[in-house]
Amino acid sequence: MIANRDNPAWMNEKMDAFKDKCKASGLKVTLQRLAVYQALLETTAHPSAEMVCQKVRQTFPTISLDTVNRTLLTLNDMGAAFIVEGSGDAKRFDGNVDDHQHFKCVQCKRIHDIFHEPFTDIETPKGLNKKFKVLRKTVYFEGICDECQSTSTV
Amino acid sequence: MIANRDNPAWMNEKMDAFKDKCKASGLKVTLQRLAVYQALLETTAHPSAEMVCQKVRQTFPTISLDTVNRTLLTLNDMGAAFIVEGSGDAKRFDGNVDDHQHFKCVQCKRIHDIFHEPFTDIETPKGLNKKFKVLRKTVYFEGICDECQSTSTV
DNA sequence: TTGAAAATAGGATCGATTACTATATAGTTA
DNA sequence: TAACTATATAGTAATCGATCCTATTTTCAA
Repeated sequence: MIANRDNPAWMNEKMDAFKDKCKASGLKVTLQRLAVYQALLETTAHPSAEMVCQKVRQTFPTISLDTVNRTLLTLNDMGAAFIVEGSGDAKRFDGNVDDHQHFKCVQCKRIHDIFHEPFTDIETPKGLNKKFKVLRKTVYFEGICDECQSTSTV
Repeated sequence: MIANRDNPAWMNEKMDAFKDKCKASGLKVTLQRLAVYQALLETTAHPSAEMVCQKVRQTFPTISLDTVNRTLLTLNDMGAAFIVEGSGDAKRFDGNVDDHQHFKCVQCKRIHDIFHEPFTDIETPKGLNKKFKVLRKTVYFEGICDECQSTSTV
């Protein structure tokens, strides 16, 4: 199945897998939970809780920000999504749990996906694995994006 | 000069270099600014603004949190320090601008330094360099630290 | 269908960060 | 050395993100 957000079949498959994952984790399958996960799946913008809330409210006007936020944290805990690494701004979430890397613009805070083979599944230093339980590892880039470069006064 | 926080000569050298850097950046050398930078230099705990403020107040009781925070952001802008990457918690700062990596415990939020040669100055994908201005790149690890593993109920 | 556990809405609260403004200081100039 | 000016600071207020609390609702299993 091709990972295509515009492909209804792909989306259905992802949603079904998510329902199973909820049940396997002992979590109830609620409309809110499904809506939040789907909103996250439909974008590559690495949205904040606030942004996800805006989007979900288009189809689910009564959902609260707290629910969205709690649900996103739950997704992170169950491994269906994760909190994107960044430098101390509001939490940003990613529904794509496949190994990839991020570039974050320090000006506009936008986060861009990077897919660079050599960085896939990099080795964990032996000493580190012995001492700590490593759950996630990634290569992280930071700088100024193309748009901010062209609009800023350089 | 050996990078040793207990070595007064090393500290002096760093402080002098910092003063020069301030002048070169057109920034005034104030007691507060020096105190904040020194507090950051003296630790490897990657403190938050609040933690730095506590420390500086031991020798500078009247300094405000806002000043500490603003100063830390200034240090980040001038390249004398930087905001440590992490997953959406309070900003953490690092006065060691030499190339190194971090492991963050998702439970206690502590950040540990990693020095692993193969990760030093990793290549930037060509396409990325063309499109964006990359200012920082690092390998980032996340998981549960040794202390949290032993104290938690697993 | 019904009951118990889990989840949600909405408001309150908490903490981190930033904004505002009057005052103080650094560093330059006369 | 004194004075001037741009910059920095202190203190408070405001903002924003995240979380907590509790009554109500919903899921899901018996």
